[in-house]
Amino acid sequence: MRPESKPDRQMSFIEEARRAQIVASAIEVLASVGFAKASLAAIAKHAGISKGVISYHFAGKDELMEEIVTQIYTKIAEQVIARLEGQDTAVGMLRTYILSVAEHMRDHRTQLLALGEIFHNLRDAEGKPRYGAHTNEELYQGIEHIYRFGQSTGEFRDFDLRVMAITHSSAIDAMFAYWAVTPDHDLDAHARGLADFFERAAAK
Amino acid sequence: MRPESKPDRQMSFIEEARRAQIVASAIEVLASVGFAKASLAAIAKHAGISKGVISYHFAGKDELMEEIVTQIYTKIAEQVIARLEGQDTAVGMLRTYILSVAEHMRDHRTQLLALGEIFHNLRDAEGKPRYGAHTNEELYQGIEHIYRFGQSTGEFRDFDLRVMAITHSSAIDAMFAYWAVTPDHDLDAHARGLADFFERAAAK
Amino acid sequence: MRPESKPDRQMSFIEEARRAQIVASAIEVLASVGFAKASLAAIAKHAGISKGVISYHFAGKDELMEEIVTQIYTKIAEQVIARLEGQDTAVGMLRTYILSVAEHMRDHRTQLLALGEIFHNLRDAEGKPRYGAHTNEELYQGIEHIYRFGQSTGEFRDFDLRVMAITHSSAIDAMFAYWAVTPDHDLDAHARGLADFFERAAAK
Amino acid sequence: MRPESKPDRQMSFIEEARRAQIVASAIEVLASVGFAKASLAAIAKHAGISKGVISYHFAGKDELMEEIVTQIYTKIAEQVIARLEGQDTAVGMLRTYILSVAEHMRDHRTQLLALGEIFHNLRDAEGKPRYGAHTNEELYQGIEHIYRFGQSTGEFRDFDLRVMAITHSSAIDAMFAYWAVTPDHDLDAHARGLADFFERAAAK
DNA sequence: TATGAATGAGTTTTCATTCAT
DNA sequence: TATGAATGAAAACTCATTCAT
Repeated sequence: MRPESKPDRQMSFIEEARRAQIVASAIEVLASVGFAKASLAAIAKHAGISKGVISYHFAGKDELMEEIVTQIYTKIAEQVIARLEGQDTAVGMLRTYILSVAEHMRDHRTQLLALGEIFHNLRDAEGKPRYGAHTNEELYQGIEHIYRFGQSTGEFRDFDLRVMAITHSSAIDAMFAYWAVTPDHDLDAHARGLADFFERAAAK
Repeated sequence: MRPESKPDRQMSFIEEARRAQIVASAIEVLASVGFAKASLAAIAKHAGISKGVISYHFAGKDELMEEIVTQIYTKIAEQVIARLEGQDTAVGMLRTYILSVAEHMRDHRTQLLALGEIFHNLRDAEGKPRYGAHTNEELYQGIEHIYRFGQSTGEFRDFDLRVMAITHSSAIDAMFAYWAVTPDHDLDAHARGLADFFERAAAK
Repeated sequence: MRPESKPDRQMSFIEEARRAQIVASAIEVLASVGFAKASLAAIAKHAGISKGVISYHFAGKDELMEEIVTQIYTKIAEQVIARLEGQDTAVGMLRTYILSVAEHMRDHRTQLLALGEIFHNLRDAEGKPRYGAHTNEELYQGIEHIYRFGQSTGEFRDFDLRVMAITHSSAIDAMFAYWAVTPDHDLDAHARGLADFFERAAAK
Repeated sequence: MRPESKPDRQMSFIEEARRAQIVASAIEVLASVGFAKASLAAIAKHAGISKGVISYHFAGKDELMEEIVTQIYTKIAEQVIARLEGQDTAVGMLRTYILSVAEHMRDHRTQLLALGEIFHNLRDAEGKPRYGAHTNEELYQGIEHIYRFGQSTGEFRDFDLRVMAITHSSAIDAMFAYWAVTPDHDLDAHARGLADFFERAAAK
């Protein structure tokens, strides 16, 4: 899930701290004003540093954005994978996956908002989306793994794994997006509702 | 779902034609180079007209974008509503909704790509997303209407209608997004898979 | 001698006038502060226009610079070629060439200073010089033509034409460069001295 | 020809070594990417040191550039002067001068490329060229010395010494510039050709 | 001495918008 | 109505230089 990062040259403590500070500032700016207005100037101002510092620590805006994605993504994956340990049924994995992602969302709203901004907006040099269905392969395969396991144990019926993975993934994203603009929305209830949907839809 | 349009002052035939020409050009540019590179200059060049014309016929870039959304959205709604006529079971409506949207996608790929670009990128003056969960109310209510009907007839079990509507809507969007970057993907099979999914998820 | 120019799309009178104004301003700025400080901002300010105007009329700084080269070069070539008409001996051509270039220098000091700046400084995207020995081929061949004619008529002895062309060309450039920083220098006498030099160097 | 250097305060061995290392790195960078891209960062990276070191050892980029010029120029002069010893005719001196410079060029291509970059690009604070005809006085006088000697011995006819010196100097520079971009060019033949030109042009 | 970090001015370029014709 | 021209703000990025450690 590591979308290409810096060649792991050794970084000093200060360097790491600055990069972390810049990443944190960028996340906050992205979440509050959106990608298009998250200029390096805005990020620097929010962090209380000069524009040049960002250029000094990151090769360019793209590297900064990709670093943010990597960091946020890694954290989600870590949490979900940790929760998944100990589950031995496909249904259990399925519910745990959804509930633990929702839990993570509740605690990292700003990060996920920023992640969404980057996912929807970052483009490569030719104007093609940097992220999107084509970079979700690893994610889809992870989800498919759970459903395939369920099919192999007989818990689940036969269905197209990719369709299920896409639906699963998008349902979670939509849950977050809705909650993000409707803070009163009951995120946990939503997650339980989703878990029911997928459990029933997959069941024999 | 009419996201605010021009005050309905009478428009001349020429005016309408020009606006339609500009909208068509904008859709093609958005679909091919993405929102960020879809400058008025690019749209004008693609249409073979001067930049000034766009400013003359639209209050600004935002109005143009909103006009595009209105037009595309209206067409989808018309087609889906037409197909829905004659269905008298919730399951029938559900399946028809999904299959007819997929059919529309197959025939209007460019328009939907453009729609997605605008949805993900357009911001208001303060930087808040112009579209998103908060502008989908009408859409959600339409979907909820079907599921509520199913619950009232006893076809469907009891579940949270809003959660279902959000999931239903996102599943369709994700189907399109995946197909858009994976043209070999079997859109109709995907749609049938989704129909099965929601039928089972909602069933008693 | 036309080092690549705009595709000859039709230009309006105003467009031509603006481009000419910008070119003239750029020449003056180049001549007075040198290439490195001849920023678009400086050129615009000198012309009393906004920076954007330059971007509007030229694809980029490089196109502006190449347009300048083209214009200046074309004028010199026209004058020299006109003077060369009517000469029927190699010695006559040789002397006329040198004297008419010197005459042009006297009347177009600023332009030639600007030309020198661009020749010495303009680089392509990879950092290689845009002009230099490798783009002088046409110039060298023109000069060689005269000397070859002299060898064929028996006016001149046998020598390497390319070496002569390089020397001839550089001697003229150096005459200008010296005069440019030493305005009291007698340009015409220098030109006559050069003419004597090459006549004797080539003579049997 | 010593274009102003550091006040001759005593330098430690280490200091000298560092300066030499920096100068060597700068020459290579200048020759390979050109003046405009020869940033202190690039020079430091090429040398494997930090940017700060350069600032520490040189008052600024300009002093570094001038130091490079001094070093390269000094070496050429030493070689030419050494070769000139033992020549007792003006013609001999003339030919030796040209041939020994060409010989030096063959062995020090990188240095001379760097020298050319600096000559053409370095500017003082007001934007005026740091080098050029106005700083060549010492060079011109050295060359004039030879030709004046030839005139006094009767080997050479009467001509303007300055014109001859300028031409002589530029012919050598042009020989190098041509060879630099046309490595197959026969440098020695070119030098002999030049020597013939100057011998004949100066002869009675 | 040497370093990495930071600065801020300066670069080119893009763009939505305005306006006179 | 339509156009080409002009604007000026904002963008990302580069760079020589300074400075605390």
